[in-house]
Amino acid sequence: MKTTAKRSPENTRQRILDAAFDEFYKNGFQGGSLNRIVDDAGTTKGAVFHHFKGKKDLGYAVVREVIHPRFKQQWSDPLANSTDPITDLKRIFRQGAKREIANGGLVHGCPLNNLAQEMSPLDEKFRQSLEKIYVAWRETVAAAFARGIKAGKVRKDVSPRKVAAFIVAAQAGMAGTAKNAQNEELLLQTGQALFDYFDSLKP
Amino acid sequence: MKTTAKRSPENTRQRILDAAFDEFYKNGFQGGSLNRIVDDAGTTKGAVFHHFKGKKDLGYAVVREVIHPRFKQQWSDPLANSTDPITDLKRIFRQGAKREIANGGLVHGCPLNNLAQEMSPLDEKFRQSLEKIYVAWRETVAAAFARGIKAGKVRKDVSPRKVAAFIVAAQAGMAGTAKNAQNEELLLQTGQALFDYFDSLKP
DNA sequence: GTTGACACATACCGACTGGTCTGTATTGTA
DNA sequence: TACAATACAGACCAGTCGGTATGTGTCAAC
Repeated sequence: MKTTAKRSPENTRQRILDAAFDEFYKNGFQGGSLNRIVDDAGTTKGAVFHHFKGKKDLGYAVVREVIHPRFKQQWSDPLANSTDPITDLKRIFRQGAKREIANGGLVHGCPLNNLAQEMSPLDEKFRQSLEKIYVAWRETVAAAFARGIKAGKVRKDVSPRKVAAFIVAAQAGMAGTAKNAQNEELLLQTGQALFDYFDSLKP
Repeated sequence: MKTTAKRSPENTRQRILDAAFDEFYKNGFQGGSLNRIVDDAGTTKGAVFHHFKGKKDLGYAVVREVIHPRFKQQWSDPLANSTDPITDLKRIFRQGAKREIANGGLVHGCPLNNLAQEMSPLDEKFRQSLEKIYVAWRETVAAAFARGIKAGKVRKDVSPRKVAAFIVAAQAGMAGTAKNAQNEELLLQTGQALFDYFDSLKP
């Protein structure tokens, strides 16, 4: 407290970012409180406004520096070089569902989807930041399907872009409805239906 | 103002309800302001707190008395007696998409989904109120598929409940991603993929 | 040792929040 | 006509909000 605690701006900034992510994740951006973020990060308003221009700027940073990397790592990267998207997507979804259930994901839903639903109509920069992630995701899935077609693992008449857009939408919706139902079983049900859909894309 | 303006509690209550729906729809529940609701409804705090116990109570009433009936009318009722869910769902979705695009639906998304994403983790009564609507929707779709199977319009090996859960989730997700992309085209793309999925359920 | 840029900490601000309180006009009832 | 219940209106409240202004300790360069 008194002990100078060693200056380390990068560290401080990261702690603020992490606390902000958590706060926004649980309470939404509008409902999220800077005071609580400050407390959780163990710092003060001064530090926050030193590192960020304001609440919105902090929000953008959370999207860019916390949500996007996490998302990329968990959903995009595992599909990056896939030539059999149906098999790989199933695996990724199973892992994702397990992870969501294990952590509080079933309660609080998908951080990306939450923020998008709340903020995209209210703030254009928010919308654009979040849309970047969606676009990247769709492109990853579409590219994997394109390779899958070439590799003979996917029917030739499927449109990678359409299918990718649909899968991304479906997954967002599945996380959302499962969260509202607070029902693990529902997530599994929709998951099975999604897998049936995947199978219908096989040659 | 001075002119007595004729007391009519039902009318006042309804005006508050409508204004509240609009405010919550556009700004979320947490971001929604009672003062703005009061202004828009052309009434005062006194009236609001006379008819409702507080902000939350007003929120529940909006779900029960505004969102639920609207939803039922637009999405459930048209499917109530269907024996050919694939054909009818396509029609309903086309209409819904057209309506969404025509009004600001593409900008603000689905009122049900919005509130659910924001409030279900924060308030159990909210969650339950909203879940009722989802359950009703899923049951309507499932029942239609069950009839469709009997009528020979749907493959016999499809599980009505799973498919219904998936369709509901997919639609919520589609509205959400389209809203974030602010892209009518994307809604059509996912729509086509959804229709392809529907077709895969035909006998 | 001095200086100046950085990295905070703290006190504080006006705006706005949901909610309460009191007063008053209107209404149904007897 | 009397009276209570209802239906508001409007001032007001404590608390919280995001944001600012100012002060202070740290640290590297000179």
